[in-house]
Amino acid sequence: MQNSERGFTTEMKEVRTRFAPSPTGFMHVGNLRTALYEYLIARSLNGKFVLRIEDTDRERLVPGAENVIYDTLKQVGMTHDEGPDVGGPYGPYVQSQRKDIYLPYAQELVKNGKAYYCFCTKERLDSLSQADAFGGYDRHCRDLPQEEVDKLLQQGVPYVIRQKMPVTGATSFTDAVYGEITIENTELEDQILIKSDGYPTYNFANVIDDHLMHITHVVRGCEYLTSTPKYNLLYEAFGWEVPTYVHLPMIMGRNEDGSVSKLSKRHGATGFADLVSDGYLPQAIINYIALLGWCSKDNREVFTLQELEAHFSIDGISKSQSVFDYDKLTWLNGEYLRAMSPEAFTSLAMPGYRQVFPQTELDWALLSSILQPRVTKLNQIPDMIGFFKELPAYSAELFINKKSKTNLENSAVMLEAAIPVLEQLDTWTVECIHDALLALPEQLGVKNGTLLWPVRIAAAGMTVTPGGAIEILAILGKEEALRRLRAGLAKLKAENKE
RNA sequence: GGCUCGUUCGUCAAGUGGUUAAGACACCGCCCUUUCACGGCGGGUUCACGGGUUCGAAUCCCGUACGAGUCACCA
Repeated sequence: MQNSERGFTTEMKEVRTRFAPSPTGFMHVGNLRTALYEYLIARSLNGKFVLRIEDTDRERLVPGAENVIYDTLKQVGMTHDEGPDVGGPYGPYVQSQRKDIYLPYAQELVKNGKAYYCFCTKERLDSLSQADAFGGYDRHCRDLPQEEVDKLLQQGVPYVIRQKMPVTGATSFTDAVYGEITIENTELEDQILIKSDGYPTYNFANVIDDHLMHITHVVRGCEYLTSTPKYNLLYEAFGWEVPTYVHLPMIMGRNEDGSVSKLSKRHGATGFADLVSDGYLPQAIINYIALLGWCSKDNREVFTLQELEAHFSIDGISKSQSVFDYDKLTWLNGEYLRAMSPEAFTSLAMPGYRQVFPQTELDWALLSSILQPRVTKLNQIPDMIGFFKELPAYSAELFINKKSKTNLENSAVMLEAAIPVLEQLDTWTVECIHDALLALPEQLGVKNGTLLWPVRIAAAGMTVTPGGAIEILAILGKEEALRRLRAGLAKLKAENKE
């Protein structure tokens, strides 16, 4: 190779990370965060981000599930430099298409005495684990005589290939997040490398592929922390360079009793697609999960993906698990919604609008102007605007409001004053309604709220509404607005008579 | 149970021997105001516990407790 000719190569090796999901058809936010950090490490270090599909578990294959992975990455804007769909120099990028690569490597290990054939039956293994709840494989086949092995192989007895772990000593490695980790070798089981169906196990395929794909930073959840020595022993057995490990703290969910456990369905939406259909924006989701377990040097919290690429660094990753906080995600989502252009907001909100008004045309821009500062999740929209379509049945009690100094009597007076003024309006716009209505309180000697409270109640039938009385009247249109006001007045009169 | 890791406000977190222990979300109060929201201002005995080391410890060491992970022909 050219490299050796240069003698001393001081140039930095290109950073390469990989996202290696299994196509299960579901993108858990924990997985997404792992992908995000892998992506950010690569981008922040001018490296490459590769996508590899790990489908070696043939029993759990979900057809078409790969698309969920592509769609998710696309929606959040994480682009991969290499992968099944875009190709690259180290393909194929789907493990099932690499099936034939692994066995020779395992056989090489067998030849070098680092691995061995194991012919144990499922039944024998099961009886083993029953005998001792926390036992492991008893290394029954580890020292089978060669001729015995050859015989069984020849007979076609099913086998697996297991890694031969050292029985004494300890294995240490340094993790970029957790520091130095040491595990006694006696803790390490002779793990299976090649399954009896000929496919490699996840652990084995991972090491082979990461090496073949020149991955420099192995980023994954910290559930792999204690099995990392097994990986390193494999790298060493092959004489390969061990990558930098970046283990990530777990994302937890809060249980009803206050305890925490690994984030799962019972805590709420945990899939990217679920969050999106709950009304969260992909950018907000990404921004939020970036913050779960990582903190910027300057403590900033709101970041676009591009900004994250510039700010991310491994030493900002935390060691301790964090609880997924839907409240904060919701807040962040609201920030994104508010930061949008009115047009962008309207087009995002339109499905919600159409859910309530499939045919009708409204002043969408005006509707958006009152909704945009208030919506924190897109799926709140239908509920928020339902009253425009149909006036809810409401109690006259709603007209009574201490702060606005309204009661059943003066509310009737206010509506009685407002209705004729509004009837005379030729142009039904926020501005005209505003001017017409706000001339009244002064004439009547009351504060604005005293007039506007009953108007809003009559127009909306609810105490809490997006927007004020004037906007609501404008959106309703003159005819419907006046109909509601008159109905409100009638209600008050009926009430006052009693 | 063995092993590994972790523990700063309810939550996310800054902090690397000397700070009045930041900030954000949530919560509460006030202001703004046409309700709500937005925005502004303010509020809360937060360093798990116990021992050390040190003039001085959230920061270093040891133990305890609690939490999590792991111990598959799953990934």
